[in-house]
Amino acid sequence: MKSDEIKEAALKFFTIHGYEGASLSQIAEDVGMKKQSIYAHFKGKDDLFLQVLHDAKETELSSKLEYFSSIDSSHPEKDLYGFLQLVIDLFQKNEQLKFWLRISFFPPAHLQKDIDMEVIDIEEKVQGILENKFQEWMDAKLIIAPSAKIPTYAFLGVVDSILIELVYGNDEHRLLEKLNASWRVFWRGISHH
Amino acid sequence: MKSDEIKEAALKFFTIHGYEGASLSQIAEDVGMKKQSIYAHFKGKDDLFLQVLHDAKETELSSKLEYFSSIDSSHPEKDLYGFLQLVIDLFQKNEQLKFWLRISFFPPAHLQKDIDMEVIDIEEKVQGILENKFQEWMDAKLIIAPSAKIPTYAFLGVVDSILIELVYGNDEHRLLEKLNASWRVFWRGISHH
DNA sequence: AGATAACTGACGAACGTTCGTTAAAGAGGT
DNA sequence: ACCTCTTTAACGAACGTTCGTCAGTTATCT
Repeated sequence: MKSDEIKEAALKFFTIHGYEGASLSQIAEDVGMKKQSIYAHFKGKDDLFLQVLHDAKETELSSKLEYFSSIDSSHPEKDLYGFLQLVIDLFQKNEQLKFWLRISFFPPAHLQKDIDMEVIDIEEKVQGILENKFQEWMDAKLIIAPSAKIPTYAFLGVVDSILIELVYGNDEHRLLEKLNASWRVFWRGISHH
Repeated sequence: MKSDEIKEAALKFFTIHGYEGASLSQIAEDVGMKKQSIYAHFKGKDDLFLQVLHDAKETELSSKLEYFSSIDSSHPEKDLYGFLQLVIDLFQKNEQLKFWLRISFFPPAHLQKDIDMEVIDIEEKVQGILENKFQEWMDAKLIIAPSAKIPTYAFLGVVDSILIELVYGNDEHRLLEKLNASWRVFWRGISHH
């Protein structure tokens, strides 16, 4: 399908240069066609962008949901650290998460509404799942916390900090050191010892 | 000074729309002049951008350095939490930190070199200071950690996660909850108890 | 099977608009 | 008169978008 090729190229340039910085001629040239031909597949730049956005959202959401349904949920230390590694993995081998990060941080103003909806949707779902897991682990005395919300937010914070390091992306060694440090302090912060 | 007004407007639009999305005519109109007049004060868009960048960097760096030299360094819990509040404060009442965040995350490709230099400079200085502080606190048995690097990186992670929440910026309540959660878990992670 | 009609995808050309930039002319203050 | 700043005017280039066209494929009907 040609429209998939276009979306693939669009994803690349939107990720590198942002919405305003990416041009249809660039994208078309990358596919091997003229920019006018894009209009045979998409209604315009906004339509192309929103479809790329939707695909990226689906990929990210399903990846995370799949992870949570694959774990047995009885080993928080392994399960949580595994999630951090999943995020790193997704980011490094999947262009879509980079795109997702960029445009959720700094959306083009005239599409903010559409983007926010998708962002909030993922956010709520992941947060809900995490909160349930933490509650189970607290009930099973596997971790210690004043309420399930605390470790949930704190863990989401660790995820965010890893994402920032991935966005900077210049230093693999530094990434692993920050992952290690954040994880160790976080785990000590919620575990018995 | 008129060039300050121009930089102020430029800062605003660069922050909202990014480098590519901000136009000189927008900026000029905001100041109340024609875009061509900008060239009496700056060599061009890049020059304007880089000067705004430099100012933002100076502001952010000096704010943080000033904070570290103002604390007495004997109460890590207060000093560290105070730094988090400083970051929130800077972000909320200072346009320059928002600008700094956006362009350090996603710099315009042709200026990446110049930007990276400034970013790394701040990063190294703040990290160096923090590492020294943590070492002192470890020596004084005020906190516990395997090495000074661990709490340093972990704390920088907490800062980053707060910054992300500030970038999303839609929910003050959520920000405070994430701050509270990340901080509590972090502090439990490095303190005796 | 063969002719005809409809659809698909890509194209060159051009639209109006905006971009960053340069040059020359005019205004204001010292 | 000189310098600083602003304006008007104009530039080539690029932007997203629309148009008409045309080759190639697919579907329909006799």
